Amino acid sequence: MTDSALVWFRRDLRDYDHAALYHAVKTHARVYCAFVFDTEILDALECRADRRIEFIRESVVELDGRLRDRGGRLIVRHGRARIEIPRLALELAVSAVYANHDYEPLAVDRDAEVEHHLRGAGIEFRHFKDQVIFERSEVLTQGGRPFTVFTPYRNAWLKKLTPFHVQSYPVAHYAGRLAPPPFDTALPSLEELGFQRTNLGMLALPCGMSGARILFDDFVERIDEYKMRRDYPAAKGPSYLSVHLRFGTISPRELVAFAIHRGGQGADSWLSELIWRDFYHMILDHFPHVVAQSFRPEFDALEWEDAPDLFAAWCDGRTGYPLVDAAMRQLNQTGYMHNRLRMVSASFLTKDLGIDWRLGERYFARQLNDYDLAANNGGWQWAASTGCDAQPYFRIFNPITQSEKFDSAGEFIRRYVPELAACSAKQIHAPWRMGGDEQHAAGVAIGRDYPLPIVDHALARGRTLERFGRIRKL
DNA sequence: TTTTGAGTTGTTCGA
DNA sequence: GTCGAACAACTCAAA
Repeated sequence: MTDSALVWFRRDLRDYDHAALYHAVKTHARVYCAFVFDTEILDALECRADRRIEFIRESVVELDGRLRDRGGRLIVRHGRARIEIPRLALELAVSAVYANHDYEPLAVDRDAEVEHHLRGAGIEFRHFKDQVIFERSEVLTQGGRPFTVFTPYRNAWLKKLTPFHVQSYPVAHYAGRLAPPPFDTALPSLEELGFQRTNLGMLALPCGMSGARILFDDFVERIDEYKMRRDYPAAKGPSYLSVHLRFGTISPRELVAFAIHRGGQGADSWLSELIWRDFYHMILDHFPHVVAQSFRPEFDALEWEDAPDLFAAWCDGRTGYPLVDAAMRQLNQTGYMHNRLRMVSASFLTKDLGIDWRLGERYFARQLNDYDLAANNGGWQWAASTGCDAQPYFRIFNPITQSEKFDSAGEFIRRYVPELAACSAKQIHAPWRMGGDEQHAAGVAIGRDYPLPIVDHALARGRTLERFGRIRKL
């Protein structure tokens, strides 16, 4: 065991409970670590001020520090990963490259090419399950097919789970194995990567493994209230760990193990959310067509509206529906949107404005710090009724009812739509219903200081039922 | 093969 | 205001 290996970090920016790193140090005498700021991904980003690049960079800095503490270093490259990784592997004369599975179609294609290059040079490419508990075909129906409905999938997932599946990969083997590269390596600055600073530092979003730890420790104190609070955007209900799960700065096994061990309604409800994560990754893996098309092909025939002005109003948070606007402004200002509001705003775009879910999905992909293709796509198709939902005809949200139910005091709305701050809790959900005197008292003129609703919900609902009715008769 | 129960997060209507 | 049923009406997964 004198040979060396390279561990390629991607969406797993941590130095503990890491499948690829564990297997590498167990097998090889010398282990190098690398991360590539992939220009294929970076160049496709529309905005040069992107919170995620900053988040990744901060997390990479911390990861490098932790690896140094263990005798290693993180080699950071800026270029095309397809080229950089095989090149680095040759330069370091390793016998194998280790990485964790990535299920996104572009990543699958990239990894296949990297593997091909490496094989040609006599270098092995070994990859492991890491970011989910069960992947690919590990959880199947009795008929041997992938589940397409969540609840039976969840039941089968829970039935299959053993302590073994959430066991942490130990770090004991690291000792003396991690090695710095035999050349100088420096971390590119944000500017060198071609990006500008964002407001990330101003947001309460701690980065890296240490940031994940802070959020997790805080959530542990609140988890018993999770089920109760999770639907109310003004409350501190969620774990806020999505971005850390996205970039692997926390271990999914650790979270699942904790939820199981903790038990109770809060932890069970949160565990379900973690199972949704596995579910949508499995769906993407088995049905990659969902990236560009409806999960159910018959819904590709839906005739969506071409309405760029309405779409722009939705993006900017000026639809005239306060909860929708508050949600979109939260997204634009912070890169985060509460889960309940993701459903409300997605339902509004697809069912009230009749706009193709793909446009909304793309906008979320641009804005969300925790953007994950599998989960975002699954969520949008669910909201648009084109996806894995057993009861799609039930899903037309009433933006006013949702507002009254989940932000009854208007607390969340006031936070992001200050124009309406002085409206009463009763009127804030549909401010256009205020009379002239009431508007005057609230210090807002609807139609001037805050927009009138851009569509009538009742009419839009009718149009949506017709839109879906048309394809049913085909 | 046929049957049966159930389906993340809803809305509306009428008593 | 509250409650239950109906709703636009179907598919999945297991028995």
